Amino acid sequence: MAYRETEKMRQRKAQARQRIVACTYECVAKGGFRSARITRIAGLAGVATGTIYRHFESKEDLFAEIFRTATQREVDKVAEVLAQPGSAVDRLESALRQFAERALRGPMMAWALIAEPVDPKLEQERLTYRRAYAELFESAIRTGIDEGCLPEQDPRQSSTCLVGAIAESLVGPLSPTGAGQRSLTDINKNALVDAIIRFCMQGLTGTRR
Amino acid sequence: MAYRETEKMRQRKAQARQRIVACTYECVAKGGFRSARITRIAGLAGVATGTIYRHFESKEDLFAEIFRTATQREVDKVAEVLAQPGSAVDRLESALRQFAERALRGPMMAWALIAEPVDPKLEQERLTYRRAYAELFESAIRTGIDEGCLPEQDPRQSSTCLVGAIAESLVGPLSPTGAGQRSLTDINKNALVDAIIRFCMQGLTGTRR
DNA sequence: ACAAAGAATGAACAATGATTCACTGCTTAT
DNA sequence: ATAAGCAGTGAATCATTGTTCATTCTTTGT
Repeated sequence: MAYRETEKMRQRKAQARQRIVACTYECVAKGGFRSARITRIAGLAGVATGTIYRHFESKEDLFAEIFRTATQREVDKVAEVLAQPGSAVDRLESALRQFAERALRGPMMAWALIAEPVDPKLEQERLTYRRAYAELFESAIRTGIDEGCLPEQDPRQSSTCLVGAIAESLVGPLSPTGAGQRSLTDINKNALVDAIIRFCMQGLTGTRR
Repeated sequence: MAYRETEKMRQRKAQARQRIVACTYECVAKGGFRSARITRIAGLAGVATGTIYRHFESKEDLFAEIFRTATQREVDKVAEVLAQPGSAVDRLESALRQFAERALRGPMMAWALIAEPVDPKLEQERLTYRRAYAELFESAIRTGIDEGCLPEQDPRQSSTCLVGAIAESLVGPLSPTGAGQRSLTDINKNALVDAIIRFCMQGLTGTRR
């Protein structure tokens, strides 16, 4: 024998991989998946295009990983808020707010994750993650019903509606603004988030606020 | 002179165009936009691929026309229901029901229009039509507020939530089912539609039902 | 019948990027 | 120092479809 993978090499490879991931993330956060060409990513990461294929089966695979990582981060944030103490209604409201506010804070990435036209395989990931959000909400809704602070309803269905309502409401504001268009002011953002939440909470509680 | 376009020719051309449109529609209704290749469409319509380009600038243009036609049909149906006599609340409920039921009746086309991954230009059309639905709802909501049967709210925002909630709820059920998966029974469809409507109407009215 | 003007044809072409792979050059163990 | 084995390279290749356009076929008016 002559060459065997050593810890040092393993780390160096891991680093390269990490750099590729980070640069892809950066590309996507700046211009969406469309703008993240393999050549561009390779350039940013300081590796050859071929090297990317030593770390990922295909571009789809790389993108899927970025998509999962980025979305999981958001899902976790929502889960975190839902895990706080308090009534289910309050927790749901905070979670929705968290979702919307974070999206508006990183609009291009949020747009890429929520609404950018992507290839079918990524779209599949997107569906998976929309389900993930819905399931978080669903479980909180169940708790709310048990606690008696939410009326009887189909929690699965209600949670899906929440995800849809919030996503749809964000699509417009998140869409990459053409040159010259200015984005929302903080005041408008707050009004938007409040209106979304109002509708969603009414939908859940059947109670005016 | 020797040749001049005559009525007969004009009609023949119009017929060819119509045939192309119809075949594209058929393709999309059967397998989504993805499956509608120019060669396939030309084959079905009994013309050469080049002929399609005598009637349409580009594939995008052809698709855009199909998209608009198909969606406009749905928008009109919703508008029709909203134009019936009755309270705004009742009319909105009927309109939502109409939207969902029609989608479930032609699932593949509905999926193509609502959720299939498409090129950016078509996605643009999609946004336009989502706005069209939202505007119909918006105006009904305004009426409802004036009539006093809906509480004060941001009609624009509420209408967007309606569109999002209903679209999201349909994505799952409409998604092309892999081999072996059976689709919803009529009973399930009804339950689905009822649950969607319940959430939406509560969101609008803030009143339990 | 003939020529002019269009319409139709479909094989060849173009464009876009992802992916490959023969080669170069490090790392490692002896 | 040496050789085996792997990581890195990036120009060339591939693959997929939409689009073009030189050519052929039809229609029309004289």
